[in-house]
Amino acid sequence: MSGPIQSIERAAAILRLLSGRSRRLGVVEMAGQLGLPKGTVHGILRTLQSVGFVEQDRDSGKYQLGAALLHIGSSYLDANELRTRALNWADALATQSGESVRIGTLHEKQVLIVHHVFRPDDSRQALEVGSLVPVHASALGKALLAHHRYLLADLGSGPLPSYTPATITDVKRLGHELEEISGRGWASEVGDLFPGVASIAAPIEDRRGVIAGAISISGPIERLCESTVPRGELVGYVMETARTVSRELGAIPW
Amino acid sequence: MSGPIQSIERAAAILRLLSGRSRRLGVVEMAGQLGLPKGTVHGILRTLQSVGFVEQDRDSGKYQLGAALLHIGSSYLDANELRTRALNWADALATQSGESVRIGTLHEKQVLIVHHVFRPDDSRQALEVGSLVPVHASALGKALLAHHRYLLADLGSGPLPSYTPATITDVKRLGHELEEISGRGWASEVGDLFPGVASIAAPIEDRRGVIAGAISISGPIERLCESTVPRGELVGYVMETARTVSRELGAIPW
DNA sequence: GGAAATCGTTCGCCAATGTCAAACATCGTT
DNA sequence: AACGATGTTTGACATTGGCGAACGATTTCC
Repeated sequence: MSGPIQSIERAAAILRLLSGRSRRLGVVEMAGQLGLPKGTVHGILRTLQSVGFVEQDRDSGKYQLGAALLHIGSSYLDANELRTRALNWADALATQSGESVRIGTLHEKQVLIVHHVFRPDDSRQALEVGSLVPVHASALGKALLAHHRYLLADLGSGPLPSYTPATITDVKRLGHELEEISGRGWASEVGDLFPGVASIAAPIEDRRGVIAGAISISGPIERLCESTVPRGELVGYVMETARTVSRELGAIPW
Repeated sequence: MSGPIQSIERAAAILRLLSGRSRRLGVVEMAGQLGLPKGTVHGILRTLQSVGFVEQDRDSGKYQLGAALLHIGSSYLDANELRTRALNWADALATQSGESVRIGTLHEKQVLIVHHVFRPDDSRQALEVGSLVPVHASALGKALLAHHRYLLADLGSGPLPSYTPATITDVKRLGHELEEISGRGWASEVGDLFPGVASIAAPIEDRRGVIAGAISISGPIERLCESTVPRGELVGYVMETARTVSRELGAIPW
């Protein structure tokens, strides 16, 4: 045995399908998308159901993700060293800046949010842990890309998806900004993803010197920026926190 | 093919192992616990790693859960009808009661938290979505058990695990309380799980008339109880919300 | 400091295992 | 009432993945 195990790969593909756009899918639908006979897909689904990774809607017969995955998935957070080490500092940064804080890692050419602290004051906000945000339209993403430049090529040659008029859609222009970012050590985004909201992010370094993640603050442009430039004071907070977490991870021994 | 697929079952067992107490496990360790040859376990791990469900620590060689699971796991929340339907009402209940709100479902003889609203006013609290709480020491658990009485037998015959001096450890006594609960339609817990904190819960009914989940509020005993009895006003809020959500799920057509 | 134990990893043979296509059952629709 | 679509089951085939032993690299223990 040398290659990966076929049935497990297929099971994973099914789970990934179910975690995509459409929450619920039928057997033939998945079989079609995966190019597999429906009997095969059904066998895998039956197994996934027996272990609780998938549930079947009794009325429609369609399948959806199972509860066991929620628990397993959130267990990942405990094992994630970046997150556990950064917990307290993220809180402190939220208090200091008065804005919401996010920590993210690269995952499949996107940014996976592994921690999220709400803005201190008020207001009910949706928890974003576990969600994916685009690399090219977020401060977190740019901070990460700047130190994993090889990924830029994987984003394709065509224009990048646009979310607001301010989104950078040109790969070349993004490349230039990444250059700047890696030079100065922080990234920002002003209305690139959601109109009216800005973010400031800084990369977090690993024990091995690799950029393992990034931390950011987000809020209304008026609060984060002086006209359209991020306030130096806030940039300082973010960078300082990132450096502290990096040290906590063993990146900077001195 | 009739039975479930072996390799997928084993892969699931490995993932469940990794989501348990010890975040990081080695190949032989897992092989021992599963009673499988280590070569076999390694093959499965290699596959799980290639699909991002598992990551390997470079230094120690041990394995831990992968980032892909966080995203998939949190996608479950979107597919969960109970949670999506209850979102707004949970917020309202938090505002109304001034306490933190939780929504849970039965999962493997425990209560899986699928939604968590922080207490409105203040104070940083840890998000508990995805975590499991014991059925016999939580209001959510009791509310659910009361309508799935058959589960009581599965809890074993010996004394139940104790978390505080107030925890109900006797299965028989728990049975009696469940009787009461199913009669009056709400459950409570006063310092059973954490000293000084109490909860009040009510069951949520399904379209098919099955109890699909429960909703609760939690807070300091002094705020939730009159001496040791839950305040009638708060009980009312919780029950009313549970009924509203049940109606939203299609349980009560009138 | 050397030997032995332990770890993660690889290999090749064998057959148990999972795959596939076709038949079945159960819907809802025409 | 016949059709088409779905999810489900079946059985034969050979591919696939399981097993146990051997490898190389660490670490532990005398």
